[in-house]
Amino acid sequence: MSEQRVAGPQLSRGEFGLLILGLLGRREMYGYEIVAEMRRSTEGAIELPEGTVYPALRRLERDGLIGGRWLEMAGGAPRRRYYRLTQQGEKALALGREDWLRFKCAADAVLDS
Amino acid sequence: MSEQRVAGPQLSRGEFGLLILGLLGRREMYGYEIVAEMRRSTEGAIELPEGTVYPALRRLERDGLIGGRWLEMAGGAPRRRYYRLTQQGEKALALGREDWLRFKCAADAVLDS
DNA sequence: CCGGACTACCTAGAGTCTCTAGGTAGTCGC
DNA sequence: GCGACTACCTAGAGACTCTAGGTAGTCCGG
Repeated sequence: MSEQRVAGPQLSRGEFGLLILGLLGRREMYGYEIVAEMRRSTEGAIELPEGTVYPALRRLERDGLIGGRWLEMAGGAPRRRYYRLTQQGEKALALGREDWLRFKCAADAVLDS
Repeated sequence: MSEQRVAGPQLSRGEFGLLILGLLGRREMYGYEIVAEMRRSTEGAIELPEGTVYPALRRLERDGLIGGRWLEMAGGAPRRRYYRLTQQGEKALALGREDWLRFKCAADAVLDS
């Protein structure tokens, strides 16, 4: 059982995957909601385009970190695909938080001076 | 005079470019030294391979953020290409620091909970 | 009733960046 | 001679982001 990370050990790529996991760690959400919640949660600082989110969700699901299910909406509203963390996803999120902490301190050390 | 950033507005890519600018903001350095100094400065948390650093330096120079010059070493030691920030590079570093701060807070807001 | 705005999903393709895995070339110590 | 070290470099694979679209339905105003 290898430790599964969202990004490389250095967070240089795939950070957004980790941020999406972060949101899904709070509650089940669907793609369009993630876009809005990311904007709201970060006060507009992080603005994920849909063209970033949907492919990212597919990757995360493909890698077994999240699971999705379709929900039909009442009143002819568009159906939604809700995602939640899998057990693997929970672990990946925990690891990702550690990586983020490490990376953050390291980058601060380089940029603060 | 448009504001020139190292990465996109969201730091999703090109973070390493910013970190390299951060080091060069301290003093003139050459590529091989940057690898070592990044490792030292971050206590091993950020390990840039040479294959990442040299192309990044070329990009930064191409974009006018840093300037390089060759220095012949005494005693037949390999010559070094020393880089320092240009004026544009100074501005980009200042902007990058702001971006980093914003991004850091935003990511913390998403990941802390 | 038409146009615009909104919810929700999706994709292709271009552009970028990182990293692996090499290569060159010289010095030094054993 | 061989390995380790300093320094530089590159090609190519792989990964991710984002632009610019598209589908399809609802709802509202004029």
